[in-house]
Amino acid sequence: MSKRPNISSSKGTGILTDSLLDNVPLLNILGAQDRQRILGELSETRYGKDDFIFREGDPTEYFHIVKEGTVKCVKSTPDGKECTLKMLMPGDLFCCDAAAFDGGCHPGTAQPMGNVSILRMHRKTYFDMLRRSPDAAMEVIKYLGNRLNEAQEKTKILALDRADQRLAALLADLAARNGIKDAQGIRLSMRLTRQDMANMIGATTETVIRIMSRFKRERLVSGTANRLVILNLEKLKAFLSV
Amino acid sequence: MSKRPNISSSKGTGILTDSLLDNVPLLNILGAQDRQRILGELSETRYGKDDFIFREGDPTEYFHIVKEGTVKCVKSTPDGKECTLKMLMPGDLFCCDAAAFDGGCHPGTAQPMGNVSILRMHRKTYFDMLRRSPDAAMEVIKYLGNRLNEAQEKTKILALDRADQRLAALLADLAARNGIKDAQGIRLSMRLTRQDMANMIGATTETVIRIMSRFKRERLVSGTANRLVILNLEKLKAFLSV
DNA sequence: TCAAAAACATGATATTGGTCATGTTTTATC
DNA sequence: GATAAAACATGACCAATATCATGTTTTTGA
Repeated sequence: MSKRPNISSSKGTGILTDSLLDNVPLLNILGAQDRQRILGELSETRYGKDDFIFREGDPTEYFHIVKEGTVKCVKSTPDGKECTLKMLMPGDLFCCDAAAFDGGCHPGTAQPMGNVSILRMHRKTYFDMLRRSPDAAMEVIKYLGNRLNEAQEKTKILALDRADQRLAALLADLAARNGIKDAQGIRLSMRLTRQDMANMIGATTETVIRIMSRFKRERLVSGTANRLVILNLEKLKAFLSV
Repeated sequence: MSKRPNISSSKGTGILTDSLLDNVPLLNILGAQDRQRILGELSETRYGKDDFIFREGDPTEYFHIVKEGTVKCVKSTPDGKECTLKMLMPGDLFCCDAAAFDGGCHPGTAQPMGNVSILRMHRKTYFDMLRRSPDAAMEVIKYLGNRLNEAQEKTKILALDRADQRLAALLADLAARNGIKDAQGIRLSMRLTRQDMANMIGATTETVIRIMSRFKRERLVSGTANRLVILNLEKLKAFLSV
């Protein structure tokens, strides 16, 4: 079940200076010298679809940044039910949180949704950086605050909305974050099965399939996993509770 | 509907040095001088049950600390449905988050659950403090990380568990955080109606009443809002999914 | 202490969404 | 391009929970 990752660490090489890192505010905010030093402390690892970056219960030793690809954060129950908490995109930070402080354990699993490239830094280095640079600390506070707000909005939707509303909210959110406008509508840039969506909205795969079939009949969406298109974002948003 | 608060600001008086502030890590971590200066910048306000500390959509100007009492963070829909995201207890921080950064708006409402006393500091002062003191910044990062983990655990429960499991999880959590051991069991220290519980677990009041009736029959809990006692925490925990 | 309001309780019924079963279509892989 | 696996689809049925209605008990406040 758990394949080992394709490790291709590039610590100390020139690879990390490439343009993919230009959209990481946490790194950009550092002075030139600090930035260079920190880049030297980051190591890069590539993972594939069936790897785990870490699993629920593993010790938290590193702070991570998504460089390329999409990573999902999931929690699961002993009987195999799964819930996807968040999809992390390039530039997203993870494990900046408290679990990393007291040598605790990961509260969830981080799993690639395809080929990804992850940068990581030892917690000690990370905490050093935060202590040295008030700008970096403020950036992390800002990032965590946004994550908390997102999580609370999700809580509200789970607590108060019906499955079709939750799905509409998910699709609208993905369209805004990861949508690429094309001739027919807004195409989602990542592969996303009905199962994936079900895990994100707290419903079963069958329920999502039924709702998607309805949305398709109503010309709100089209396509399946590899090519999902939002045809009518406005009408989709009319489902939302607020 | 919205009464004005009972303002009794005590900025600059000796009141803020009282022992209630000894359990606020963010303040304790500061050096003696800084601490004194920051205490001078905090103002205290008292609110009653029907006041609002702030409401969804209000501009975020202040950072807050709960000094006394319990505050609930809620979000609501236009049609009057409500969901309680978090109960804040003495020592808890709020609005340390990103909304406060760019002069944005509060994503939810903060409402006292009885008489409370709240300290607040202007965002400018708060950000100054964080920039000056790496320890304070680390404390806030730690706090936000914990809040994020809590929120994600709540998401998982909402997404995967039945109403009786969600209620059991809530009661177990409250027993651990706010329980006072007494002869019969663990008494919860705050008033908590079936309605309050319903808003916390994403269910209706009737559903919570029915489940509580069942839990009562099974001798897991006893009492109502003003005196809620957990009689058998172990058996209650046996309901949880993990 | 008395009245009004809030909280608690329970039944009947409707709705939503889960479960299980079965079949088709699409995608991935050799 | 054949074949296996994954994803998508749909129906029948059932369980969980919402909704609505009505009544009792407890709490609050004048």
